[in-house]
Amino acid sequence: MVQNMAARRADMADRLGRSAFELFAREGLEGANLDEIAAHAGVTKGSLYWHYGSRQELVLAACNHYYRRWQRQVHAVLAPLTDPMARLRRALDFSVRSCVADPANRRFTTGLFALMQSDAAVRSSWFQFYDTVREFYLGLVAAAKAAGVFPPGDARPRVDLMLEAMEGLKLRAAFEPHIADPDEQAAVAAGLLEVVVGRPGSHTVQYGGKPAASRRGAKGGGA
Amino acid sequence: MVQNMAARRADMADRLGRSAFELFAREGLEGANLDEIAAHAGVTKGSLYWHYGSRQELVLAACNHYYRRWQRQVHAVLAPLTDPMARLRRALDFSVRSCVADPANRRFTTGLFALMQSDAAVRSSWFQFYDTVREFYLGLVAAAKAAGVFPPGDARPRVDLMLEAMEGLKLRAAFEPHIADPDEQAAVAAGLLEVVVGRPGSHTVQYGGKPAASRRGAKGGGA
DNA sequence: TCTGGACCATACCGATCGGTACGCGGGGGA
DNA sequence: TCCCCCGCGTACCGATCGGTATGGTCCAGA
Repeated sequence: MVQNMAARRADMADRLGRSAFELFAREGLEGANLDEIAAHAGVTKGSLYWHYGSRQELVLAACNHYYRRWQRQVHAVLAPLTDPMARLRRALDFSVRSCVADPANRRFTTGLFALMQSDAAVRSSWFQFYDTVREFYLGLVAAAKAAGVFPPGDARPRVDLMLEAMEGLKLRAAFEPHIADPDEQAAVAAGLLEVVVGRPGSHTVQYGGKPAASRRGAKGGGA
Repeated sequence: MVQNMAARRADMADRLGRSAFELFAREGLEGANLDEIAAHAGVTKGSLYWHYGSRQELVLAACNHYYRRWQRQVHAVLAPLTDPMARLRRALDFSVRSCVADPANRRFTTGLFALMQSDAAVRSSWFQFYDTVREFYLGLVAAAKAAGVFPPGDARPRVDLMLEAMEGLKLRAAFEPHIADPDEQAAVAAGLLEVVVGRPGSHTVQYGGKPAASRRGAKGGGA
């Protein structure tokens, strides 16, 4: 019974964190207030301030919810795949789609980046998440390398560059919505793959029979 | 005298726009209020609402100030250079430095990106600026191409990718400040240059003291 | 000199919102 | 059965801030 109480307590705290994330993602970090967050979780502000001491704590809880959701989603997306290069492609496709075709994701993360500039707690929270994402992609690249793909040089700056481009892509998707078109998404994902593992043909690659329907490969400039 | 009045009017409007940009860059778009913006310009809110009809108009004025300032700065930085490749390198260095070593720049732009998600006027304003920046870099790449550098494929997606990485770099600099170190800045700029014009040695290049083995010879750019 | 309007200061309003004080019900332990 | 405290609701406070109403001042033109 005592663990039942503890479970109910943790459950409500989690519900409040999820509610905060959903409303922050829908109305922005500055747009959603604590009353509607509590109402969206089925309680009132009294309960909210019982579980969280301040608004900032709730923001960090929403961040943790976002991080865990990302890990669950990317794990679910990669679960049925075993080929390292296919897993890398799929991960990039998923990330690109999340960035360009999910306005809620954009609203939440852009609000976080704005808050991050003057909030050290949010900064370090996001930094830990970014580090896990980077290590995740480094693992994918290492697996691809072990499977016969040989990207030149060190993988870490390439993954960093790819992740920077991914975040910049998320920003650009806000004012150039045409990059959410499926073919544009594929082209962008191909470009990011190229950033990570190098240009196809410039070194030994083995990945899939898919001829990469990217217009980037048109190469009509010289010939 | 009538143009004197008009000049004074435009001058005060510009002072207010500049004051808004400075305080938005110092305290964030949500952190600065209209009273201190007016006080920083030497007037009060009554004058502010005479020149601008709402807070959003003032934000757009601050944006225009930011855009013009960027163009002035980049023009001043590139003015003494004539070699196309050196101009491209210098532009990238300047942009990277602005992104990673200028917290005020980061605060302003991140606030803009957050606001952009729910403000169409800010979106289109930034889109126009982004387009001018893209065309500017496309011009630099075209000049380099005419001078003997042959990046593979179309330059436009490469410039887009570079600008996306630049914005992502700005975000990352907030929570990984070590990339503001001079050597890291140089490495990042080199990576962005590689994104735009390709890897040195993988095609014909002529820039600064790095004599690449030209395999395909001088194949005149557009001719 | 008179007048009107541009320009700006002052004072104020009202809505919003984070945070707090306090009361209450209900479940678990003695 | 009694009591205690956890979890939560209700009501409220106070500060902030965008926006407005109003009046004053100075200059240009008639």
